[in-house]
Amino acid sequence: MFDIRLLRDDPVAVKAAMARRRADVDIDAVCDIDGRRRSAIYALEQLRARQNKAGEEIAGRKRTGQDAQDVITEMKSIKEEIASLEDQARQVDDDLQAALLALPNVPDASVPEGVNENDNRVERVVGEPPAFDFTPKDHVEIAERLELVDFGRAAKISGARFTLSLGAGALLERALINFMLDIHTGEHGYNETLPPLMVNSASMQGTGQLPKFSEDLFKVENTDYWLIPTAEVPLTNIHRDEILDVAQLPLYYTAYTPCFRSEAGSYGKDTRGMVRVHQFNKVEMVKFTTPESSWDELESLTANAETILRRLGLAYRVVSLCAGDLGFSAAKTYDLEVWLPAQNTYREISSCSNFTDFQARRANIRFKRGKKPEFVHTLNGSGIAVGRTVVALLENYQQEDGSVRIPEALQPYMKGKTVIANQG
RNA sequence: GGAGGGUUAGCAUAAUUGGUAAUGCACCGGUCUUGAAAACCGGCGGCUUCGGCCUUGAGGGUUCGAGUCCCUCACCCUCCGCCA
Repeated sequence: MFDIRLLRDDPVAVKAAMARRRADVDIDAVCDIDGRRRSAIYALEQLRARQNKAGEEIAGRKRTGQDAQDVITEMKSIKEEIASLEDQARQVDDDLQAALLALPNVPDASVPEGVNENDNRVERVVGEPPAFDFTPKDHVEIAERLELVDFGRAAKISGARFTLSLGAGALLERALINFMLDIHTGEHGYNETLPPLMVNSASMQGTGQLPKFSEDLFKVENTDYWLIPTAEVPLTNIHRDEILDVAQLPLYYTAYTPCFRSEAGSYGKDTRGMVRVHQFNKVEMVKFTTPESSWDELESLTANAETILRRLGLAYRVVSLCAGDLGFSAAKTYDLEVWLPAQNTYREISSCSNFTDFQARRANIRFKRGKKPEFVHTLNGSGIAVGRTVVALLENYQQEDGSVRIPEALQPYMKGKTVIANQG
């Protein structure tokens, strides 16, 4: 939720922030609604004060056995006035809420200028892409030849953009999930959770998916349940409408969950394979922090995600999203992009963001250290996308005979296997 | 799915026939003390144009006035049914 005070105090700065994002929003209109709301509420409160005074008068007279009919008659007419003012106030308040919910977060000063992903800034490049003395195959060909994934039958069972992992392919996903969770819980201090995969509308609004982005989500018919597009939603909403003690902060949570995305608007993009699917597995990390520590926490969160890629020996780079490419709720985002030999490029495998107090305002997540409760800062990052990690492993560790080596760190999770070869 | 009971501040508990939310614990500040405890005093939800206004799970309704009466919904507990 956008802080209305920022708007009242410095509308020029807010306009500049929205321009950096290329957000199409009318800040003057929002300021105007805010002004009308405040005067409507003031008028309403004046009337209510009279009504409360009259109520005391009536109660006092009745207690002493006097007649109060004249005051009651007067209050009957005020009642109608109040009702009409209440309607006005409610209308303008709804308008303001809707306007504020539609405003994206303010980008941090360190976020690079730019319009789209071409303007993202490469922060660092880690590891060497592997050199092949043969032409590397893409993950679809590798997976099908090794019978790790059956795309045809997945389409029969469900439809396009679904996967059916089998045998060593299914084991590989399970191994990666356990590998990632063990590192985040054992070494990085995250609390393991297994959250609901369906959440209500209030939770979706709390993290910013609703009301603007419902077309990206799957809704369960005849209910108020939505399938989560990321574990960020249930994890961040763990503390919705709560006041935490400052001593509890920072709080770290991690979870493995399937994620469900409609991928509306991506027709024709990544139609092949398991890079862009309606259901994929992901390990997610979420942090609740004090405002002053959230920027350091973003760096360590990103480092936690990088640890997974390093242990698996995958080459990657870290990019800072430019203002125009930033997600709705984020103040700053680092994407981790893993090297994919068959595409001869880096592809997103993790996204780590600081949402500052934006989600905390929407979800009403506060902490107390003085007299007044303050909003926490929330952060989250993929730690990391499991399906795309499978893609990266298959492509980077493939051998000329079609088999795939298993990185050493993962072997204990793969029943000691060192290589996935054709079982036939 | 059916029946019954419940939801009041961080926690716990009150509120005559409807009359405008009381109290305890915890917590914070102060007095006292070498320090602490105890005791005592004050504070202890949000907003405010500092006049006030709002706050009893959510939203409606009746009423001059609703924690209280009526309706819808959410969640929790007990039992029955169904079920991995």
